Amino acid sequence: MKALSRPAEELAPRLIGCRLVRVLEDGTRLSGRIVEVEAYLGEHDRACHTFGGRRTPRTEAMYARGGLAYVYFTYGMHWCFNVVCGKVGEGTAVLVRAILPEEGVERMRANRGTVGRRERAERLCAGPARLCQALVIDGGLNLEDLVQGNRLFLEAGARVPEADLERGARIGVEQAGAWARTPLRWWLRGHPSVSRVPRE
DNA sequence: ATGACGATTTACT
DNA sequence: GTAAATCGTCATA
Repeated sequence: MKALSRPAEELAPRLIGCRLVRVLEDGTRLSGRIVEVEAYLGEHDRACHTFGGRRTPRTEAMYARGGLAYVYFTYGMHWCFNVVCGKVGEGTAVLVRAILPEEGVERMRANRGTVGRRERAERLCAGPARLCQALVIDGGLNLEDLVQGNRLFLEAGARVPEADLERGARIGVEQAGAWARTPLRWWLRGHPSVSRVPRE
């Protein structure tokens, strides 16, 4: 996996189809195919954590070099995982919103606390916080090197034809005015692991 | 020190 | 469809 330093708008659609791999302390391998992402463009993007050049302990990771992880905590209970991209200091990243689980499905169910409920595999990682819960991604993986690292990394996947992608507004950024409507979300058309599908 | 607010999820009416 | 959960982060003072 190289070329993670490209602009977020370019990287985001290319990440779809890539495999995200998490290796736990005990060696267990959890993985899945990325099916949904969102691009956050930096200081001019009102919906972005680095809007206005905001530099705080939390956002510092977004200014790092492409290919590192930006993991942040929100709503008092959820973690979200991003791939930092662009040039150093740009403050851009791609939020990974959903993956199709491949390896370690039972362990993911356990992590999600849905063993008894038998939550269907396709929905275990259908959402940015679900994905982090299932893969045990938390602040300890902030700034992890997604290319050289061995706890959390990306693997190239089969090319996904542009025609198989859909594009639309990002989720949960209603307060961002025009930026809320800018189509910076990409997902695999009709895929069962996508977090939400827009109404007709 | 304080208060408002989340790049969400879940349960419930 | 609506509401609650839950607390770190950040702006303000």
